[in-house]
Amino acid sequence: MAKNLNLGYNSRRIMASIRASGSQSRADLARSLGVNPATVTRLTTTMVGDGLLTEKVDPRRQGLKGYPAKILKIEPTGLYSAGVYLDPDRIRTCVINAAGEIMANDELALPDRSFQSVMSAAAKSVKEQINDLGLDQNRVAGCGVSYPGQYKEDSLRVQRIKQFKDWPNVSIEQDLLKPYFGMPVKHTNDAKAACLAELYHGVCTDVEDFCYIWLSYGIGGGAVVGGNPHLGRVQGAGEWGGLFPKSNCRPSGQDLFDTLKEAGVPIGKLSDIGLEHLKMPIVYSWRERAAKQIQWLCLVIARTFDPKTIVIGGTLHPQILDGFVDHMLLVSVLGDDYQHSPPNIVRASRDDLPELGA
Amino acid sequence: MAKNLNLGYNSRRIMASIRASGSQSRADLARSLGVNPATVTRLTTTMVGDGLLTEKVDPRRQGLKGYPAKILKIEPTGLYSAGVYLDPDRIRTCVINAAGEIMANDELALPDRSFQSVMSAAAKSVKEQINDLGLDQNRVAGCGVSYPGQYKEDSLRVQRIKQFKDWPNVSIEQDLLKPYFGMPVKHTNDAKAACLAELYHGVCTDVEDFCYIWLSYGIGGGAVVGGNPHLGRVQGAGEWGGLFPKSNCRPSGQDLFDTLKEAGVPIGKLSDIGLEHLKMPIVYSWRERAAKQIQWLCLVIARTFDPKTIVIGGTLHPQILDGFVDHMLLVSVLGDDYQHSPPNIVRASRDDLPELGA
DNA sequence: TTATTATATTGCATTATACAAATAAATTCC
DNA sequence: GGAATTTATTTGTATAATGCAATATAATAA
Repeated sequence: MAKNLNLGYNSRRIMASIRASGSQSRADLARSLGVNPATVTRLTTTMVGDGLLTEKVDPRRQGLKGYPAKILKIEPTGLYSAGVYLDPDRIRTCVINAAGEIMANDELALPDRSFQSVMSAAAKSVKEQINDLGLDQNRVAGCGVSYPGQYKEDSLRVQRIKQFKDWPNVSIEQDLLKPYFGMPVKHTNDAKAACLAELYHGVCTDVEDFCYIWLSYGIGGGAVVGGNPHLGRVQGAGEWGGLFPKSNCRPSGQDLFDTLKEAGVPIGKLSDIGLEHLKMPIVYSWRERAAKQIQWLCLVIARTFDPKTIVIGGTLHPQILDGFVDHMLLVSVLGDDYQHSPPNIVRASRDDLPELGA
Repeated sequence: MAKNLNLGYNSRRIMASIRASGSQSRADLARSLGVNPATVTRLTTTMVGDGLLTEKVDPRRQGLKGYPAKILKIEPTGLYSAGVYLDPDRIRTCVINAAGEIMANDELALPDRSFQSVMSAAAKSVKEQINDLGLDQNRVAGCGVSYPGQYKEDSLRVQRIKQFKDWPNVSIEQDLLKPYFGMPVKHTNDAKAACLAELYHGVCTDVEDFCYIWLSYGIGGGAVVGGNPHLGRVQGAGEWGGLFPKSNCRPSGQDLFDTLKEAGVPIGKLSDIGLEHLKMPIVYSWRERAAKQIQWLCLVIARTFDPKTIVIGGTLHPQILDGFVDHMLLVSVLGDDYQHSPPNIVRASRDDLPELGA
């Protein structure tokens, strides 16, 4: 068993449906996916055999007529994936199971900033974790690599931030990364990765259309349309930062960083911001202004993408992000002549570590 | 033959590929769709047999080695669809063939404004056209119905403009329209319909991701993501009008209408605007201001959807719309700190009659 | 004439799936 | 308690879609 874990079209849909809507019986799956129950039976029996799913009795069907449904849940140990997050200052790696639980994680300093060293170190860390956990290699679906940065014009290459300037242009086509990790690798920028983390394991597992606002040093984000990430012509879809001219004040971490510096309270890096900073009047007024800007951004998103949900997350201090969400709940986000209720605006649940699935 | 013209997944992809990229050989199709040549052969032989496709010899392959390719083109007479556009003042209907050519069209006055009368009249007109053309009923794939208006909150119902106030709420679920037409009916608002017209038969047949700016009395539009229309939570995706508060000046036909009225040059309806109006200073300055607003809208679209193309169309005077497009080509649309070239901005080719395909 | 080449077609096996019938395990009615 | 009812699941069978491999076709090149 477990020789070939590649899933067909409907098997993937079954996994997606269980991930999105929770454990279900075969009959429920057949109804919601619009396929014959027999099909679900046949697909799920092999999936149970492969250890991707497990059966348990349905507690809710006590006392009802009819054959008691056996409901299917995802077996956390059935499939694992690895995640790597690269920062100018450190490498963070993790291994998660099919339920999105972190099985192991690690944080290491950069050996140096060369592409080769960083990738070797990251791959070594991932391999060690897989080894230490005693995982079967072919239960590891793949590895997601994410890093700050935006995409350049000459398509599919990544514009690295200045610290990683001399990296080769990582192209999706000529997968440079696979040799390092020895498994399928996907890579995106940090914001898009966080977006996917919410889709697969976070607050948006059951949301087909949502937008993510990622606030870190810069302002990024992403959009999921019909359950799939929408990248756009130059991978620039959902890069909301472009809506705030860099010359002006903008609700970015860098802007807060600079604001503090000007006020005579320099900090080394964003994560140095603590409760003592949050109390300062300068930070308070920054948060007020930024909240209004985020509010405007939500309005623009609502009137362009019209998503079901807008998610706010990032590496800014959690209280600042929470404050933005609270602000949106208090004010009338969408302005006067908007006929509809606003989309849900929620806090990201998995912005601690942007990792991807497969 | 032609008993069951329902196409499977790959047959649809073949049709889509030929529509999008033009006539191709079976081998080309197999390569571009990533399927086995044998599959293409089998599917296309039945499609040729059903009269959906025709074969012709490839003129470009003269003088090359190898079996000369037989290239497949869409047979215009293979499939027809009908379109209905409802206006407060008139009903416009048409029948188009598979190549998007208008086979017949008609314009009639509204008998009265009741839902039943309007739909009966429209359906009668469509049926007459199909009869007059002598078309086989089961070569008519369906009918698209479009009308001005936006969508209301209580999902999938349409907020009619005030002239159609007492219509029943048309729901996509409980297809109210099918009984009138006796064939599958799809309905959307005018802007979304125009958007689809460009996708199927206009300037965007080969574009996966584009946005449409529809300028009529109001400001509407739509977005196509991955070759499919993206509607959004409340069918509000791409309703750009929401970005321009109604209390302010906005680049809508109604705004121009009111501007002319204030200037002492009242017109009865938008289509009354002629060359003599375009020459007036008041119109000139309106166009200048509106062009800047459209420019800003293009910027917002580029930085949210990041589409390959932005299409501008509508029922405003063609010279005004042309002027907007020309303006975008002259100015740097995207502002300072945008790293990429702007998306293509083009004029709609099929905004004369918003009709849908199936 | 023969070799080469690209396209198209056919035979065969595999897979995905629907439909229908059978089976299983619970409740409800008598 | 036993039969009827109900719902979920499974199995048998047929069909459609598709890939692979081999073959046929029609052109050019040597």
